[in-house]
Amino acid sequence: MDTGSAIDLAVSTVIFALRSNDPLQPRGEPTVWIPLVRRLRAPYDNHWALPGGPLGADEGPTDAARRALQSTTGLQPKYLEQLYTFGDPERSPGATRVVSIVYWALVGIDEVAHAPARQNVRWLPADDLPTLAFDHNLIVDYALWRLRTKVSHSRIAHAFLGETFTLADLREVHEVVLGKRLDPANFRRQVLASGHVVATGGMRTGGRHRPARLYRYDQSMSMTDHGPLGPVLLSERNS
Amino acid sequence: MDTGSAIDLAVSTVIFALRSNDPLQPRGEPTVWIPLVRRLRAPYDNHWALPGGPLGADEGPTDAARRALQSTTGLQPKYLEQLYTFGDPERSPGATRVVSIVYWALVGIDEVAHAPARQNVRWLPADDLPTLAFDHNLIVDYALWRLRTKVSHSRIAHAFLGETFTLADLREVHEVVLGKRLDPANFRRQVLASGHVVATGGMRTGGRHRPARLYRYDQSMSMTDHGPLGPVLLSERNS
DNA sequence: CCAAAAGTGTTTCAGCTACACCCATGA
DNA sequence: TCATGGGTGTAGCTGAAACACTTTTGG
Repeated sequence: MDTGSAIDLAVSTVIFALRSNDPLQPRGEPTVWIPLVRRLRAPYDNHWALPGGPLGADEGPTDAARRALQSTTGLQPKYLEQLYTFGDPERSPGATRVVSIVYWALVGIDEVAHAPARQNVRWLPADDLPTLAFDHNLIVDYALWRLRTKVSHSRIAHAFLGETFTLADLREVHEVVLGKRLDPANFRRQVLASGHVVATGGMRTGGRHRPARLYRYDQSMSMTDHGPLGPVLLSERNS
Repeated sequence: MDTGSAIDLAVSTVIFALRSNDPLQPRGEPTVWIPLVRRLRAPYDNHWALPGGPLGADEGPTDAARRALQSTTGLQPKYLEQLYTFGDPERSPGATRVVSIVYWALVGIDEVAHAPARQNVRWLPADDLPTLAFDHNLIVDYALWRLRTKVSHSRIAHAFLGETFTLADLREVHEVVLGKRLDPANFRRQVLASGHVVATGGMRTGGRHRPARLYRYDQSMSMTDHGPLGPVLLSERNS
């Protein structure tokens, strides 16, 4: 029974990446940034909004989220997970009612630098945004909260990094996301004890100090969370 | 731009309650049960399915979930939270494509007993279900997993109980949900230390043993999780 | 040699587990 | 008085936090 509902169904994605605050100094303290797209029509004409669009007729929501990510950043997500579905009638005032299935994603720091700049897309710091379209400020805040809780008791922080990384890199990701300093010695022990990370044998030299061992993530699981469907969450469930 | 999408949007609810296995012996070991409704049309004619229905044009998803709960059990939920949105194109084979926003809920054990029996509604044990309609077995399994993880590191178990309860009652809920025995002494200390529970001053006598103190939940927060919207999650976030 | 970060060792403390023990009631 | 569960006390283990200390590089 198709009721011919008057409700539009859309998918949006909150995309997180780490970027240095000062573009002239790529080695500076990074913070969390997200890409937004400029709206070109009412309501909220000219406001920034989360990337997304209507759910295609033969497309799953996860595919739609990945498509939104691709079209705004040109990147593949290192991590992708459904966040929440927003459907209150009042959330799109004056317009057709829209129910949004929202995802959140992580992309690697080095890939962002090489991605081509897109028209009407701008990266902004996630914790200091202007007023966005619709309820998107609320959505970003919720996604940020989810990112922080997930980083604190799961092991996804490496999704912000490239293929290999030092433990100092990984610790910096945690520090930036959680907003506090972590003891290098204890952080090292916890990460190594978790077994999620494997030494490559390589070293990173160049600092005026002892070289650091390089690690890579133990890729026994892909980094897309298919929710209750895929095998990924199954391994998440057991952890 | 209303695309006049051909996708139906529905809301379903996984409703959990504790029931004794043996209806003749209400004091027996309870287990987790859920109410299901019998489908009266294809596809999956005559199969059991989660209660729910299409999202009303002027109705928020949470209201729709509460409505599904009301119409099948006649009850108010003690706890209600969005679970996940299922939208893969293949999940309703041969029928109009349906995207389902699924909620999960807890209702009190004593209220269920007094609720009127409804036509085409039956309570079944959650961990031993027959083949349900659509992907509803998967959804129930996911909701069960979420219930267990939430019970282990949040304080919602009391939502299965009535207004007042003994710590043994509360411990039994944990034991049934988690499927393992808990040390009474340690459980008591952890619950009391959490501060979420307050002694009423009353006692429950009648057992052939020392009377037990009665407690009630510290109602500083309502037990509906409005996701990122309401004040509830804010307090949840800080815990 | 010095500064700085990598990496190791060790003490301390909080929280949880296990379990011994006493208390109050019904039969 | 005995069986039963309510309720308290406490020793021991484990893991995290804090921090002293050694190692290895660049300048």
